[in-house]
Amino acid sequence: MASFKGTYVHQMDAKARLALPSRLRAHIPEGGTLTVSAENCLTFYPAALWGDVERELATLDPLNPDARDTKRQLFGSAEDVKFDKQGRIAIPVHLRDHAGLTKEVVVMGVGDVIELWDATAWQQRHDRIVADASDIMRRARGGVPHSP
Amino acid sequence: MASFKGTYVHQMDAKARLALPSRLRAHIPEGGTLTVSAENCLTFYPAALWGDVERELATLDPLNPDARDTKRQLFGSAEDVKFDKQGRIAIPVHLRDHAGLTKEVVVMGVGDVIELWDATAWQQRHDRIVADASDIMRRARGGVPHSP
DNA sequence: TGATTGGTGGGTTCTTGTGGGGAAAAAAGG
DNA sequence: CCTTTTTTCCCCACAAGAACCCACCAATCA
Repeated sequence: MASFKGTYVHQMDAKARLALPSRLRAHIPEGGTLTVSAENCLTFYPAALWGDVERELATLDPLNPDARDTKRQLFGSAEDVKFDKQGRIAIPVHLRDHAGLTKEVVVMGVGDVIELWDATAWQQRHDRIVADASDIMRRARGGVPHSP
Repeated sequence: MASFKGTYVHQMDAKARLALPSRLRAHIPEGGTLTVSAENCLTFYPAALWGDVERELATLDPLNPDARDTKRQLFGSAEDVKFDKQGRIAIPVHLRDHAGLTKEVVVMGVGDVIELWDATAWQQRHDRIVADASDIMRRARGGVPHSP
């Protein structure tokens, strides 16, 4: 199973279409599912991996109100996306809003998923990551919660 | 097995007709059953799944008053719905009232069911979910009851 | 340098959501 | 039991949006 790597800057056009880099697209000809991330960006799951997410959600207790809200949040903001003949995906409005996408979009391979960032938003986050790199990577292992 | 996802805002017309998004409708050409949810919204079960709900309810203890009320609530307000040739369903009055549907209706795919919300009611709930997202998702796993 | 691939833009067609009018069916009333 | 009223369903029509197709340009590679 090939993993996604690399950072690309692509233009989202007036019709909210975005071309994924062919390097990344090569692994996922059938498309996948796009949804919101915990940060202000979007996460693209290849079809196979989204199936895992669904199976996970299916184990939640339907009688638990919090479980229902969780499913609403995750399913409600997800959308299946396919590629057009030019290898582009159409980004739904509510997802565009969540990530604040305007024109310049950073497309990033992050292991088993692909993330979409607004270019300037990513720039700011990237600066922070670089500044605190050693701290961040140390905490990444421990799972220690941190304040934003 | 394809699951329902995505959030759509549709208009219910003066005849109480509501068009389901074609993306969702595609999976359920035969229609299904509409009934009240625990929250102030409506839940649409595809025909195949409603059978499971019935079997599930049948297993409830007839000596438990809460179980009896649950069956009254779900069976009593359930209605079979079919699509007209434009892909719309007619929403019965008592269901409309329960969810407070007026004109703007949020149609949401939530895994194996579809939920219908009044637009403003959903807006409020969504804000709450987003604000408490991490708490909600933690409790969703644990099954810990919570106070509204 | 010629050819091919990959990203971007624009035009055109088709689908889909929405509203309204009219026929058929069902319900209500005498 | 027949008539009247209401409801339900079907059809048509329009407009906004999505998907499709074609064309250009820039970069890469043989």
